Amino acid sequence: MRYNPNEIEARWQKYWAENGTFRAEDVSDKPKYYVLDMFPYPSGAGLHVGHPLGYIASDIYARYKRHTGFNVLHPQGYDSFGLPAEQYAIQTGQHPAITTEANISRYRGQLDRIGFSFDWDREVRTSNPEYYKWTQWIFIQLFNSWYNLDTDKAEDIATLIAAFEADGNAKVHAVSDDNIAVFSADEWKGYDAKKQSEILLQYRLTYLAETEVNWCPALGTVLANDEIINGVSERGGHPVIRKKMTQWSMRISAYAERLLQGLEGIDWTESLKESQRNWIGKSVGASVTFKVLTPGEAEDAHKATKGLGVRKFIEDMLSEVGDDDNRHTIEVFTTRPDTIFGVTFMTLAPEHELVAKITTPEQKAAVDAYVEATAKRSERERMADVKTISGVFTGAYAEHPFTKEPIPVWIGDYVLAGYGTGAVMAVPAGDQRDYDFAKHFDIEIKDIFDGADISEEAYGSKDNVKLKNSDFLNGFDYKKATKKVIESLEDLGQGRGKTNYRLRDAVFSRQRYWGEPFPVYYLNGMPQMIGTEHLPVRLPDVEKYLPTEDGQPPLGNAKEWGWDTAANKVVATDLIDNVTVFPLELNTMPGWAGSSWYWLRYMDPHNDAAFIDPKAEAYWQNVDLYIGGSEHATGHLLYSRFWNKFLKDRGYINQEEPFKKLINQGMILGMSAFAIRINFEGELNKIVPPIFISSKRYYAEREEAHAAYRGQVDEIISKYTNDEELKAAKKIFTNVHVDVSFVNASDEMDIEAFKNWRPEYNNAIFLTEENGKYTVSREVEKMSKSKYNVVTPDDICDQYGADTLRLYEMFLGPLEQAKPWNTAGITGVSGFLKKLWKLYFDDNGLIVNTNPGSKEAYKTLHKTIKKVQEDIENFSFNTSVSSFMIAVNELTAMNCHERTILEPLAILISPYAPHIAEELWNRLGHQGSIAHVPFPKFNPEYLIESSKEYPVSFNGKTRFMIELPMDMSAADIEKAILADERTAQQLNGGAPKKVIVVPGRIINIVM
RNA sequence: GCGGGUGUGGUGAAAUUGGUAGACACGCCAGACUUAGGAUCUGGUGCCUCACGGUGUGAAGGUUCGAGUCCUUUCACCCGCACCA
Repeated sequence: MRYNPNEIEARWQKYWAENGTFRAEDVSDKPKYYVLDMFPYPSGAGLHVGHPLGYIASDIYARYKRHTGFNVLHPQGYDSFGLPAEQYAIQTGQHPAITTEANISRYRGQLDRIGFSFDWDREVRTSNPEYYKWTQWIFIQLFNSWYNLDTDKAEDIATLIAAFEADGNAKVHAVSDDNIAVFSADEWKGYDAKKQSEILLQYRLTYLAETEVNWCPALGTVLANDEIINGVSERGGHPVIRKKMTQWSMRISAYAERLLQGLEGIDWTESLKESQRNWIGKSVGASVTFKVLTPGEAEDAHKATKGLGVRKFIEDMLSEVGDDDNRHTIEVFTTRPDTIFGVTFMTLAPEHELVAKITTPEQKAAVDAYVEATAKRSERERMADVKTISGVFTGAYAEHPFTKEPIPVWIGDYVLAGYGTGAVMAVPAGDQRDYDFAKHFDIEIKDIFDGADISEEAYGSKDNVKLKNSDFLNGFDYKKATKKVIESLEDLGQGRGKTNYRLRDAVFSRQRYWGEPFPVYYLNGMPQMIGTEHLPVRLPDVEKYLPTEDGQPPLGNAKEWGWDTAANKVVATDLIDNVTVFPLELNTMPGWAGSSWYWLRYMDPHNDAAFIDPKAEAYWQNVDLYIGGSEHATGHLLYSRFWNKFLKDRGYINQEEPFKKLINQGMILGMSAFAIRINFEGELNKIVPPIFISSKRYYAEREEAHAAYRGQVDEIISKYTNDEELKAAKKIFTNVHVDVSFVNASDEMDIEAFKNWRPEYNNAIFLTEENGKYTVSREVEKMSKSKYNVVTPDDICDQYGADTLRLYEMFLGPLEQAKPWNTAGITGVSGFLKKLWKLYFDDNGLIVNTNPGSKEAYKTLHKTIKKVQEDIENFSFNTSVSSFMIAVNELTAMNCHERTILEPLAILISPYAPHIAEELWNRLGHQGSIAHVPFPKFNPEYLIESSKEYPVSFNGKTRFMIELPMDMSAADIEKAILADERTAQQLNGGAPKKVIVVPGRIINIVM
């Protein structure tokens, strides 16, 4: 009987589907284990061999956990809202739902062929109304919540309203918009409904606000920070500009500290945690307020700096003028408040709102020009151009909080509007950028560090340095000075300790069609939530998927997009009267909305009454093992943690973190193939058919003056022209991508296939090697259709079977490492499965006998059990494939066909190669699936050796082996080894200085 | 610049955590069988050397009886963040 993977695999896949073999039990006495893959976006291109890598790893783990007695939840679904389906709709008019459906069935077909143990009964699709109903529901919960800093969690908005009614907002410690006016309880009660709504919006966890957003004109939508890479859109690489728009935002900043702290307790890779820490960007320092001198004061101060004692002048002036409440102030954030006496100027971001207010008439022209020039530059240009120092003096001065000296206020684009307060106190002695700026514009540099030389470059270190020229901070180190200066600033009422986060609130509106509609309508311009009992608000049909002519999002095209508050349903847009029928929100939610809670839905996917039953949540808790790509480090994985924490705060779930352990699988890269084409300069190229030279010959002959290929080329040219001038045209070599399916494992190309591939090559001429073969050159690139290097899992399954694909993907190397796909090695894995099969069958059928297994066979079996179990638990899947190979090699050599050995072996291998394992298990006489059969138990007794072959080394170099009893004592080993004649030979008459014996390991003799 | 990571044969990679470096597999070489094939089987294969032997984990140094593994210095490459005050 031959091993026929295609037949076996199809049969078992059918069996699993029909018998619900991998259905997770809702109620179980078994311990639970939740293994999750990042669900795919079903793109039109289908799966290539890189996609299943993580799925195979998680599947092995899930199957292993079933064998070891766990009730395993291993679901799969689709992140099915998204841009490509919408782009396709814009081009073709086909509804994205249809495109998505077609893509999903293709994906499903491909996934099924690989033999994953997914519980498909629990499939979720983010674009299904039954699913996004709950995404809308969560959005409403966020809207109805605020973040209370006193309890450090999200609470119902009702508790905030109650607080306002009792005491106003002065005592409320909440995460909110900046600069909220203080009001009393009475004032609150006196506000009309609209005013109250406006105020509450400033506190809600999802809120509507005019904010500066990243607008991508090419995509016609706003983007979140994590959707922008190097100043261009992640999708498509289009430019992104800053624009003020009214948009929904998520107050993720409320969770900055908890998102940071939560990283401590979860088992993620350090690099991933570091990415999130970086993104959250916590910095501890102080907020300091500088008073801006009035233009008159500044004028005087300016004069004063040229003559009189400035300090005295200002003091006199201030005592005269008194403190004015209407005075402008500049608030800065600094991580180095201790360096405050080194401040010699301040810099505002050009976009800072004070710029227009404080600029003096003399400086206005220069400042305006600078602001305008900065605004014109794209985000990207500004980021790329870090070296150029630019800025303008505003003419204004601020007052140093302690010395009362005037400090010139500059603007410069090295200060970012989006970070901190958009203003810095510049300390040239302590900061490289401030130093560079000061040098460039010839501003004073004040030396405040004892013993440090600042004439060469700025001094940045804060450790082991004492302050000088710093008044009451003189002689203090960084730590002491920071504490002291914050106290002093607080006394002055001009500063306080502050922690700043880089993490910004996330924009939640997208001007797209194919996303979740908001459950929101507008009354008097204020957003109103639709009652949760009326969800889902279904995505309406539109005729066009493009924005409307007046620039509204695509939903502006919908004919049925008004909310009837009497009937509580969506009605015709025409009926909007703003009395009972109101306009619905035209934006849709971003791609990450649906993926920010999907792991919870798998626990209870069909529940129509709640997004999750508390009982299901109590049992499944959270994801034990999550496998997916590292590209989601600061997007999906941060938003998911945010929503999870929020849902916990509001009592809907119990876990603080959604994903306990997370592994990033490495990317599988493509091995592009290239044919080397000989082109000619000028006209000749049009006359002569395409000529390709074998890569082997090209590299072998290119250095040789009289290379054979030159003669061949000349010969070809002569057939097409006699024009000597044309004939002398310069050769240009170019690489032409060859579809990798035309190339075999030895890099030889099927010339006919290549010719037939594209019409322009069907008369091409090939300069082959002597044996007539044409070799391509190879290069590692990202796997992509446009590079013709895509290998699909289907190809591999057709040729070798799914079990071979699974084993080979694991065998390629460590899971987390990026690696090129190279089909060359797959024959090894394929051969291994054939060999495994031959332990059980010969040409005539089953050859398994009931004889007792030999000692060696048991040893091999248990060695393998131990190794494979350790490997799975360490996610070292590549090495367990090796162990299987070793085991099969050894058992083959022993001629082992004993059931006592081969039965456990089948179980052992079933997580990796489930189809062949099922087949072997059933051929051995068992009924039903192997999937829940207990994993073989490792028994160390089988590995006990009576003797050990010791390597004997002299000065650390191994010279010979000696077999000695395992239980021999170190002293006896030493005696035995010194008595050995080979030792005497090595010592060559000398005496050993020392003999080191590590029983069971090595013997080392020092000469 | 900051942070994370990786350097081992012709190739993908192992190495029980300080104990025989290169397991396993591809490739290559030699051979067997053969219905001549990209099947199967056997043996070999880090490098230098006919051999004895020497040498070898990016480089240099150190600790140790013993280092791919620990320490110091250094080089190269990859990834993430990046004018973050």
